[in-house]
Parts: sequence; structure tokens; C-alpha cells
Amino acid sequence: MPIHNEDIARAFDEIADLLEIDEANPFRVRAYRNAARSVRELGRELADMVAAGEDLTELPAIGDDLAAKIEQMVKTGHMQALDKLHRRLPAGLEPLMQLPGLGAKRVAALYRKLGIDGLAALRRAADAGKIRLLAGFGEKTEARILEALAAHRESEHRILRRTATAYAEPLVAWLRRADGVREVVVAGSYRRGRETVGDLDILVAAADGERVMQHLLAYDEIGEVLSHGHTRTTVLLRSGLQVDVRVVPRKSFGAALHYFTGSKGHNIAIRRLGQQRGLKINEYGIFKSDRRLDGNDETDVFKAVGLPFIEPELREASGEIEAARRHRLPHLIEADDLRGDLHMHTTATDGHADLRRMVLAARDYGLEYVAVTEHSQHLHMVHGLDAKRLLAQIDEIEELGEEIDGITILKGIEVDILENGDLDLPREVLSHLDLVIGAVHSHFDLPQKHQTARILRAMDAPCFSILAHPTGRLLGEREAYAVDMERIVEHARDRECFLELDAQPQRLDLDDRHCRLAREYGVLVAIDSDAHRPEDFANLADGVIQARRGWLQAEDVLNTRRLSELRRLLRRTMA
DNA sequence: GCCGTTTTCGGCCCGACTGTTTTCAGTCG
Repeated sequence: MPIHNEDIARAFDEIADLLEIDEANPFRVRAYRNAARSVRELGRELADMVAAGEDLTELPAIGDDLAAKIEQMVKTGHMQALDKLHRRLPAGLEPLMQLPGLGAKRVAALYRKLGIDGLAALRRAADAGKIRLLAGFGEKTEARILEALAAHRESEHRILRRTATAYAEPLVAWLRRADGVREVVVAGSYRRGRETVGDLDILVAAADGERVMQHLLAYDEIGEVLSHGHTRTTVLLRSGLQVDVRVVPRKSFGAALHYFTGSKGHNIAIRRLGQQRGLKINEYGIFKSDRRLDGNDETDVFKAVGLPFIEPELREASGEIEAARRHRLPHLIEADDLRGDLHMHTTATDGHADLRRMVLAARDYGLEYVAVTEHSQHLHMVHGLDAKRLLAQIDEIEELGEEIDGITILKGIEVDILENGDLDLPREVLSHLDLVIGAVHSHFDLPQKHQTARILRAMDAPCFSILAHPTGRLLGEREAYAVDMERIVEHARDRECFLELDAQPQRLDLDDRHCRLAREYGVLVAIDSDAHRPEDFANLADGVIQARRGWLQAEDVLNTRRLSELRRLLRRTMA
């Protein structure tokens, strides 16, 4: 079994948990957690770096000791340090740490005083009322543990950013109506543009916090109040979505917005920089020996540590601070930079509106060009096009193109990549088109080697312009299939074809790391709506956010090109 | 255990809320 970065990160996190239960030096514990974060944020596989003999101590938060542990895990599949800890502390303790309300101290007490060594034992003790009798515990803590155990069954769930927007917007509007409220912004991972969010962090600028909180508690959608103070209140909406609302004075809004936007790793790095300059940075401002310097505006925080403004989408502690220091931050793409869309469907296959309505919707959205890209025959379920129907659609598109002004309709197809890497329609038919999008819609479970070879072979077909939704993931439903993305990106560069960032909210692949990889290799990314309905062109905005998370500039994106330039680039893929 | 414009030792981000405490520890973000 190949070892992935996530396996290593989990091992480090588990060591941190067990060490903390064992009352080890808290900074040693933190070192493991920092390393886990660093490994997760790394764009490349550690196993590959080890194979290439690279120096892992170059990576942030990895020193000689942890580099050796990574190497050991990659080579043997085990980390002895973790195995050793497991001989002294049951493996069942680590899941206990994941329950809200339980940390190392309490887990240690439960284990040492009551012999609780896992979730099952915890439930038995809580049911029997034994926990409330422990020093430092009480009835409320015991009740909270029982609740946490019940919630644990439903497991952690993150929701699509798009779904979160539907909850966030009315709540923000509600909070704006509270007396004395100056500003309301959704911060956290939502503001950083993560494709899924676990909760909403809403920041409010107002003088009277308690007044805002009273207004919040009157919101119709609130299911439960988890905690309530005058600067911070946490509630669960009826939908189950957790919302943290924080109120700060207007003069602290910038510092608070920076702090609550995160990411955690980014904040820690910024505060460290501040510390080196003798500054204390918190959500209330920037301080030098208790004298407040600034904090009105988010840029104050960056200025204080000698950096230019860093866009929220970049704040993942994945090189943005170093890039800012060297003035190498990308000038990120904006939604207005897109001139067209290269992937959409109509009622000819699985779309919900006919060709005319879809094209008019694209024009209304402000696009200069749009490509019609139906599924091909292999997808029987959606009545995919065979050669005859495709040729008929080409005629239909040309007729409509004559008739409609203000937008150019390109002729394309989303052709299936068959199991052996062949395309689902012959070259003679595809060559009538302006572009060919290839996509995997079957055999998702091939081993990585085969899946990668299959896709590389498809990219070598004479007519192949863009690889659609390159990992096939459906967030919350289906994992990405196993592919070596670096090889695919490299091949796209050599083949002079393109990779898609599918902007459907549950797809959004390429993801941020893959976008950065494409940019490194100089492969242009197509941000496509994959629209099936007129309103789906709005997906493009979500795609742009993901592209920004992937450090893409307008020049890195295929469909920011003018039509003439786009046609030139596409023609090369159809030779 | 990591790290370095305080550089091989001595630091390590920082504040709010809860519960159980009678002045604060534990947890969380």
C-alpha cells in the first residue's frame, strides 16, 4: 500500500493526541500538530520526495527527527514511535479526543480513573452516571458527552460552500438589521473560498455586543444555542449548521476580520512575524507593549509585519507569506476576466433546457462565446449522442449561430473516455468540431497506474482539447478516482492540450493544488460551468473562486482569451 | 520537536466561554 500524506498527517496527529494525554511537553505536542498541518498543506506526495531522495527537513515544521519518521513510514508502512505509544495507551483514546468537549486532560482522567479506553466504554460509563462523579466533571459535562456520542454517529459533515451560502445570506441580512451594526462579513473557510465548509464564522462590527446577540437569538432558524457571550455566541441552525457570531468594535474590525478569516496556520505564521517585530497581534488590533497601533483595516495587519495584502483565498499557509515577502504574489483572476464557457449541455442529452434557451442564458450572463458539449453514445443513461445525432446537432448549432447576435456558439462534445483509453466517437466525426472535451464516466475504481494510463492514452487521440473534471470527485458523494495528476499535467503540457476546472459546486476539480500544479507546468486551465440549466452559468463564479485558491491569474486560464486566440489554441488540439 | 534579524538555547499565537471552581482549568477556534 502506498503511503499518502494524509496517512502521515494522521499518524502525527495521533502521536500528538497520545503525547498530550501522557502529559508530554506541550510544545513537543504542538510540534507534531504543526508537522501534521504542514504535511496536509504540502502540494506533493512525501512518498515521491522520499523516493527522489529529497531533503525533507527543508519542509516547514519538519526537522531531522520528523523527517526520519516520515521516511520510516513511507518505507515500512509504520511509525515506530506511534506503535510504541500504542503499547502504553490504548488506540481507542484517540477517537475520544475528537469528541467536542473532550480534550487531553479529560480523556486522561477518564482513562486513569475509570479505565475508559474507547467510545463504547465511554458510553457505558456515561449511561451509568459515573462520569459526573469524577473531579472536574459534572452533570452538564456528562450530558454533553452523551450528546456528542449521539452526534458522532452521524459523523463529521461538511457542506458545500454553495449550500452554506443559502444559509449565510439571509442570516447576514438579519444581523445587518440589528441596532448599531456597522458591518457583517462571513469570515472563516467560507471567505477563503473552500469548496466545503464545516461551520459559518460571522463577524459583526458593533459597539454593543449583547444587543447584537439578543437580535441573533431572535432569528427564526436557530435550533439550539451552544454558548452565549457578549462577544461570541455559537448556535446550531435547524439545518444542523453551526454558526459562530463574533462582535468586535468598529476600530478592531480589520484585525478581527484577518484573525477570523484564518487559516489557523496562516494566522500563526503572521503572529510569529509580529512577535519577531515586538508586536502582539490579536483580534482587537496590533499592539506594542499594550499600546494599540492599528487594526481598523485588514491591510494594517499585513503592513505591521512588512507584507503586502494577501487575498483570503491564498491564506492557507502554503507559501503565500514567503511569496508576499518576495513580492511574488499572483495577481488573481477575477470573475469578469472570463469571456466564455466551454462546457454545457442541452435537452439533447441530460440538460434541462433546449439549445436556444441555453445559448441565450449564456449571452445574458455576459459571455462572448459558449461551447455546446453533449455526452457521447456510451452514456446510454442520458441518451448520449452517436455520430448521426452529433452531425445533426452541428447543423442545428450553425443555423442558430446565424440567427443569434452577441454570442458565438462553438461546436464541441464531452466524449467518453472508454476503459482502454479510446474515445467514444471516431476521429472522422470529431474532426468536424471546434473542440473535444474528454471525460471519464465509468470504471472509477481502476488502480492508479491503469487509470492514469487510460487518461494519458485518451489525451494522445488526434482530436483532444480539454480533459473534463479530471478527478471525477463528487463532494460528499464520491471520492476522486486514483490518478497521478502530476503526470497528467506534464502530459497536457507536452500535448499542448488543456485541463478543466469544472465549476459545478459538487465537483470543483481541478482542486486548488492541482491548479497550482497546472500553473507550474504552464498548462492552461478552462473554467467551465458544465451547465445543465440556464441558471447554471452562475457556477462560473464558484469556479473562479477555486481558481483563485489555486493561485491562477487571468493569463493562466484558457477562457479568458479572446475568441480569435481561443480558436487558434483549440485548432492545435484538433490536428 | 522545531527554529533562528533574540540563531544551537530558550523560546514556542492568543483570547472567549463553560463548568465547576471559589479564582480557574479545560476546551475551542
